[in-house]
Amino acid sequence: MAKRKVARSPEDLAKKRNLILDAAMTLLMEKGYTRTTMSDVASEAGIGRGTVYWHFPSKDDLFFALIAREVEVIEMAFEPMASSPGPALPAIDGLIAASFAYYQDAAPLTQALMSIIGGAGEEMEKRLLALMATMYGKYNQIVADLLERGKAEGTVRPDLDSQVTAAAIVVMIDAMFFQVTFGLVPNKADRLTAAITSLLHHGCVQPGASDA
Amino acid sequence: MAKRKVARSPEDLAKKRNLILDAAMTLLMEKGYTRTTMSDVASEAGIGRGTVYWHFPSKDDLFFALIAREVEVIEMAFEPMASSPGPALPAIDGLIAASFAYYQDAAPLTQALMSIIGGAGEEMEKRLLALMATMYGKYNQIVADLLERGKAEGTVRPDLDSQVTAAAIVVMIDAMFFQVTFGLVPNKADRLTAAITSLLHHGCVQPGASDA
Amino acid sequence: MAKRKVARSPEDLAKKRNLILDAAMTLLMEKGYTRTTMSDVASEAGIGRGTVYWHFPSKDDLFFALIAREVEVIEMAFEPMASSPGPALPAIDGLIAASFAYYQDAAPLTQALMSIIGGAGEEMEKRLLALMATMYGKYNQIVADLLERGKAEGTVRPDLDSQVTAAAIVVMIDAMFFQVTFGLVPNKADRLTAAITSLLHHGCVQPGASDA
Amino acid sequence: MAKRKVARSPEDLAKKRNLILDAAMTLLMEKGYTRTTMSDVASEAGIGRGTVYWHFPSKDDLFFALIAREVEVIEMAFEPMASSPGPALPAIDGLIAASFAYYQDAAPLTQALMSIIGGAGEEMEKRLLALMATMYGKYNQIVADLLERGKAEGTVRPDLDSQVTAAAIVVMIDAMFFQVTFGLVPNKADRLTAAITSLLHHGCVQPGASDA
DNA sequence: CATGAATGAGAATTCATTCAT
DNA sequence: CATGAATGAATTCTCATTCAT
Repeated sequence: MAKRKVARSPEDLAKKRNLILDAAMTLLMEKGYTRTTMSDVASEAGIGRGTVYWHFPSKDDLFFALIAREVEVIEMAFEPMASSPGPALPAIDGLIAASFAYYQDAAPLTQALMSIIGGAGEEMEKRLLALMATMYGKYNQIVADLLERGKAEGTVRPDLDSQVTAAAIVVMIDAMFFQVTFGLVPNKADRLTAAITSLLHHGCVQPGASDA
Repeated sequence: MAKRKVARSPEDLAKKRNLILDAAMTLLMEKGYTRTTMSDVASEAGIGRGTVYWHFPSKDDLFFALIAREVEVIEMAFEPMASSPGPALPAIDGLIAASFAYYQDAAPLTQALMSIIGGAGEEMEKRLLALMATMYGKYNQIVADLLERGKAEGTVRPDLDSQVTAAAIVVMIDAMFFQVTFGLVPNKADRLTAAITSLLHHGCVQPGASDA
Repeated sequence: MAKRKVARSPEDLAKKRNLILDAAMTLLMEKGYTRTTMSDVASEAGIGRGTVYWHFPSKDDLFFALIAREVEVIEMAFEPMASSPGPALPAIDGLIAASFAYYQDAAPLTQALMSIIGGAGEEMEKRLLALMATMYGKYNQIVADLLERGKAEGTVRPDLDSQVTAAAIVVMIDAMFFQVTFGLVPNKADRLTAAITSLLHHGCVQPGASDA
Repeated sequence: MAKRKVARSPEDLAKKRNLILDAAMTLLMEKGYTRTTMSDVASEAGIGRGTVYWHFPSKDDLFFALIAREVEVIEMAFEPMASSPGPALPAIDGLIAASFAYYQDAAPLTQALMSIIGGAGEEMEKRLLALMATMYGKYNQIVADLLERGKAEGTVRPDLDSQVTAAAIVVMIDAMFFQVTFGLVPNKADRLTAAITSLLHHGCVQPGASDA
C-alpha cells in the first residue's frame, strides 16, 4: 500500500484540488457528467473516494468548480483583446484565430457544460446557465463594442445590428466544434480561421451581383 | 373497474406510440434526459409503466425514436429547399428564415440531443452522434451545393471555402438558440433573420474600407 | 430462484405492508433504529431491497408507520376503558393490569420510540414527539378524568393534583419496562400489578403514623 | 501561526478531557448520539479532530466516559441520603425533591442514555445497560432499604412489596421528564414534588372509602 | 395488450478512524 | 501533543427493467 501524501501547505492543497479537477475534466470529456461517478474521479486521480469529498462537498460543487476554472482560464486569455487599442477588425480576427487555436488543444467548454446541464439537478442547471449567460454576455459585449468601434472608424458597415451580429459571431466560433466533433469539417485551425474570417468580412455575395 | 383501452389497429398503435413520444418530448425539454424517468413518461402519457415498455424495449430506444421522429419532421420541412430550382442566394435566405421560424415554436432538436448525449450510455451516444452527423452532413451539403450553384451563377464569391462556409452557416443558424436561451438576444425570428442574412450576404466590412 | 409473488388486491397490499412492518419491528427491538438498515428489513421480510421502498418511500416513513400502527393498536385496546361506566378506582386498576399484561407479550412502544428518536433526523424527531405527546396527552386525560370521577364519587382524595398525579401514574406504568429490561424487577405482570396498585391506592405510609 | 496549546500537567489534561466531554454533552442533548459526529465534538470544543482521538480512543469511549461522569455526579449527590441517620419517610421525600431539582437544571441522564443505546453498537449497548442496571440497582436498593427501615420504624405499611415499590418510586421520579419534555406537565419542581410526595404517601384512595 | 408490484445493480454521500506533518 | 487531510466501509435511495396477474 502506498504511503499517503498529506497536503499541508496551501500550495499542496491547491495542487490536489487541481489534480481532482483534472481527473474530473478528463472523465467528463470521455464519458459525460452522468456516467462519470465520484468513484471514477477518485480512481482517475489516484486517491480515495472520501478525499474527493474532503475537497469538494458534492458532485455538483466539483463540477461547478470545474466549469468555473475553465471559464476563468478563457477569460484570462481573451479579455485582454477587448481592451486592445488598435483598429476593430484585426481585433475581431484575432479573437477568431485565438478561439480556434484554443479549441484545438483545450477542452471545449461548451461541450462540457452541455454534458452537465440536463444531467445534474435543477439547482445546478440554474447556476450553470447563469454562469454561461454571464460569460456569453461578456463575449457578446466585447464583440459588439468592437463592431461599434469599427463603425466609428468607418471600417464596419453602419447598418449592422451590432447586438445580434455579435451574438452570431460568438456563436459561430463557439459552435464550430460540433461540426469538428462530427468530422464534418477538418480540425484545422488555420483553414477554419481563414474561411470564417473571410465570410464574416465580406459575406458570401459576389460584389456587384444583385442582392436577394 | 374501468375498461382498459386496447390498441388493436395499426393506427391506434401509432397513435399510442406518438402519445408516448409526445410525453417524453415534453419531459425532455422540461427536465432533460437524465432527470426524466420512465415512470415520469408513463405518468405524463397517462398509461402504466409496463405499457411504455411494450411500445419501446428500453429507455434508449424510446429516446432514439424521439430524436429520429424529430429529425424526420425537420428533413421533411427543409429538404425540398435543396431541390428548389431558383437562384441560390434566395434559397439560402429561405433556409435561414425557415429555421428561425421553426425554432420559435418547435422544440430545439439540438438541445434535446445534447441532453441525451452524455446522459445515456456509450452505445446510445454513438447511435445519436451518427444520426447527428448524417443530418448535419446533409445540411452542410445542401448549403454547400447552393453556394457552388451561386458561384456558377456568379452571385457568390468564387474564393469562398464552400465546405467550411456551409458548416459555419448551418452552425450559426442552429446554435443561435443558445443565445436565445440565455436571454442574450431577443427571440424575434424576423430580427434574427434580418441580421444574420445581412451578415452572411455582405459581411461586416464597410465596402471600400481597407481590409484587415 | 423463487417465483415472485405480486400483490394485486388491496388485501394483499396491506398484508405485504404488514409483513414489512413486522420485519422492521423485529429488527428494531433487536438492534435499534440506527443499526437496522433497509437491507436488513428487506432480508428479514424475505423481499428485495427495492420492494421496501415501493411500499414506504423512506426509512423514516417506514418507521413512522411502524409507530403509528403500534399507537393505533394500543389506543384500540385502552380507549374503551375510559368510557366504561363503572366506578373510577377499578377502572384505573384495570388500566394498570392491562398495561402490564400488554408489556408482557407486546413490543414496548416507548422503547421503540426512544430508539428512533435521536437516531433519525430532526424532522422525524418532531413528528414522533408530536405523536407521542398526543398519545400521552390522551392517557393522562383518561386517568385524570377517572381521578376526577373518583373525587365526585368520594372514593378519591379530593386534595390530589389530578393532572400531575395522572401523569405520574401513566409514567409509572409505562416506564416500569426499563426496570424489567435491566432485570431489576421480575417480569411478572401479576406481581407488578399488585404492588403498583397497592402503592397507588394507599401510598406507603402506615395509617396512623405521623406524616413527614 | 498561532501557538498550539499543549497540555502538559495532569490538571491540564483533565481540563481538556472535561472540555471535550462538555462539548459532547451539549451536542448529545441537542442532536442525539447518532447525529453528533466526532467532527461536531471537535468543533464545539474548539480543537482539532485528531485531538479528540488523543483523549478518547473512540466515539464509544468518549460517550461512555460522558455517561460515567454523569453517573458519578449523580451518585455523589444522592448516595449520602442513603446513609442519613434520620427517619425513613423524610429521607425518601428528600430524594424526590432533590431529583426534581436536579432535572430542572441538569441534563437528564436517562434521555442521554436512551439516545446512545440503539445508536451505538451492540458492545456499547451492553456496557451501558450494565452501567444503567448497576446505577438503578443502587437506587432501588437505597429506596428499598429506606422502605424496610420505615417498616421497622412503623411508619411504612408492612405489607408493601419493597422491591417493586422501590422500583416504582425510582422510575416515577426518573421518567417524569418524559412528560415534562412533551409539555404535558409543568416543569415546576415544587408542584411535581408536592404531588408525587402526596401520592406516594397516602395513595389516591379517600380513607374510609371501600377499596376496589 | 395493459398494468403496476417487485427487483437489484449502482450512485452519492457520511463519518469514524488513521496517520503524515 | 496537536492537527486536519486522507480513507473506505457502510448506508440510503433511485430507477431501468421484468413479469405475474
